[in-house]
Amino acid sequence: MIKSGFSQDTEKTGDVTDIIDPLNDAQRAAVTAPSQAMLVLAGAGSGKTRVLVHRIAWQIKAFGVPTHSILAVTFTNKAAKEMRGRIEDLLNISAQNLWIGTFHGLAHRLLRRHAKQAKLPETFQVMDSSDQLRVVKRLLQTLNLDDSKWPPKQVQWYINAQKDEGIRARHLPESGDLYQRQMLAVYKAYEELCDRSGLVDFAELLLRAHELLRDNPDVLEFYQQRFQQVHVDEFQDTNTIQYAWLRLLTQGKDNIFVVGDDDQSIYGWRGAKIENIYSFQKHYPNHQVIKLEQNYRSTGNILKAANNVIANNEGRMGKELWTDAGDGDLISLYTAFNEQDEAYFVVERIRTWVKEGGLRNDVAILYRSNAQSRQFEEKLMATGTPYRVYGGLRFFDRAEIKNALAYLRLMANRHDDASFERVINTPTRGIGNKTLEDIRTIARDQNIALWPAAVNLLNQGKMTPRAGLALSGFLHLIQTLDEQAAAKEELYEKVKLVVEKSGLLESYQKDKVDKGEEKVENLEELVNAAKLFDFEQSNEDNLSDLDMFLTHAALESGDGQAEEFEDCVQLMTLHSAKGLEFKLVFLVGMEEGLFPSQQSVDDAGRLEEERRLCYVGMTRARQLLYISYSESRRLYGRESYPRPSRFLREIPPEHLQEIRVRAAVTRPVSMPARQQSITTAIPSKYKLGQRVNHAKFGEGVVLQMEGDGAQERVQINFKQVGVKWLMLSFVQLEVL
DNA sequence: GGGAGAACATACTGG
DNA sequence: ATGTTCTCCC
Repeated sequence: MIKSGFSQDTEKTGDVTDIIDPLNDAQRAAVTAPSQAMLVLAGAGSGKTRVLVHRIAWQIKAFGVPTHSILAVTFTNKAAKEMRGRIEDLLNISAQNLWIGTFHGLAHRLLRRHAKQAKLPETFQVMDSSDQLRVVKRLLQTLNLDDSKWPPKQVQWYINAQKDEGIRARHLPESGDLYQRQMLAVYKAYEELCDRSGLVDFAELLLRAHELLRDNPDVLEFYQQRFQQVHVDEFQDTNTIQYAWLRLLTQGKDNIFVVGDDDQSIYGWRGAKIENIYSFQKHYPNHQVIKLEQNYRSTGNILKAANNVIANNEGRMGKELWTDAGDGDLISLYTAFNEQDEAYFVVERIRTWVKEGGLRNDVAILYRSNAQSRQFEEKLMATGTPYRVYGGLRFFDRAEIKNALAYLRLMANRHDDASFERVINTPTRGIGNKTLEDIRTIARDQNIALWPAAVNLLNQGKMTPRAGLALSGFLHLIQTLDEQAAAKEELYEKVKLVVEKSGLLESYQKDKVDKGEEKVENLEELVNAAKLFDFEQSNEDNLSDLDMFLTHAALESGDGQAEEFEDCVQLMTLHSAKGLEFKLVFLVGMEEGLFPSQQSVDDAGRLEEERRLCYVGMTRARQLLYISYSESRRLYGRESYPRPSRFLREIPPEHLQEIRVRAAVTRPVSMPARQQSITTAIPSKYKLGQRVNHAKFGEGVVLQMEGDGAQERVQINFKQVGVKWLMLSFVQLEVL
């Protein structure tokens, strides 16, 4: 028997062959290691999740560790869900009692359970970042700060950055330059406002959960004893406060099992510290390190190319992925004329893939930023190819949904100023700026929340009859909704009540211009979501259905589109692709300024993070990887002619094949072809300014030309149909 | 006080 | 290019 530090509640150790047999040596060593600090350095596709899942299953089955004694932390809800599912499948049990969740989700759970010790009102509500931004904007106005000099986004970023490091306003020095003093003042005011309103932002969840454990020895001890093993996924992406939280929980027992890959750390911009991996080795001197380097996902070509790219980073812990699968196909590189052409190419390839029997679910289009998805969506839609966009505007982020939720929140907590501001005049009910300003003044002067301030204003009796009536109407509406909702048994009935009686539904039904119909549908979908909402997950916390639902909305903003079961192409950012894999991957927009992004090119550290992102993207592909960039791109309303991404040059040519038929076949990737073609003489029968006639478009004037041979194109300004690019090999033009 | 259109700012990633 | 705030007029 392998010696273990687990306490054994039971002698019945089950059959563990299912758990052990499918593993390779390194994986098995990690899974069966004794309970001590463990650092598993797992390269992309090396079976990271598998190790975690089997490790947890191993403890349950081999040692009878009760499920409620196991904690597993992930970064995304998707990862948490998947892990839970896989454990259930492997053990054929219900893993309901397992504490598996995101840092934010688990922190929230702790805070709900121990609201009092965390110095929070029982009714506290979670704000997402757009809520937070609104609050900051409001605050800057109150403090009379010019928001061109103090951009709200920057203030928000400052506050979150402090919290990520565990720094409260009171920890910051009063002295300092104007910028620091001002930021400190805002931070202080922000803390006060949140405390008064019972609002908690994302960073606050983590910070406060840490403080809860740190300052309440009884609470800390309870959880230290409860959790026999703490598992952490994507450890390289933990920030300072998350790591501090983990250390508190595992203090003295060193029962921490972390899995990570320094080459896949891509969240530095929200406070993640790769250094935590190095610190781990110092803080847990008796730790064991296991490296997983065998890749089971990608072909040799993809893997070698990715290895070469990431090798350009400095200070890596050193890992070289290998595979015993064959080399597979070369990576394909496509150079597009413009973003339209790029999208066209990608979609055509996908259609071919599907025609040849491939599944759309196995295909992903990965891009650096969400804004890039549109081109692809349009082309996919035009060809009737089902697709699904991850990220972007998600269900619970939609304005109409947030409005409805704000009603529910205000009903649950009258002191929620953010929600109060949101719905007081939504839909419009005759409460204008004047009234709102008066309420804010009272709130500020008496240091109370907006709701009681509104009550006070009304009681003063100084309002005009019309305004007074509107305000009391609103207060009564909330009061009545609250009472009626309390009488309803089911959650969805409460949601339905609010949607229908708040006036939201009615106002959207009337709205014909601004996608009112879609908003009505979304509100109906919200009621539906409430009906389907699964309460089991957090049943052991004595939360009301409504609180759970609201939390769910804040913490998991939901997917943008439904129809998960349909076979469809996946579109997402590189960030959200982490942890996933696809047979066919398109890595698009590989251009300087886009990827790596403009903001990162001057900073060595950020550039390395971009490179890791590129590494993450490439290693998503199992069989086929297509990389594309465009020679011209319309971005933010301006045409630009970007150079190919530097990362392309880091891929050894022997793993690449160029798809586009070009005049200069061996043109090095680093040479911007576009600039050449505009400056060189054009060997063509058309000249700039030449008047031509087209069978369909009529008469026009040649504006620009580029490419040669089969790739030659001209831009023509037609009298009737405007400016168009035409491929000369496809059209017949008559010279006039 | 409400609504429409102009002027204006802002453009990366996410729990 | 797009979303948000501002301004004007009823």
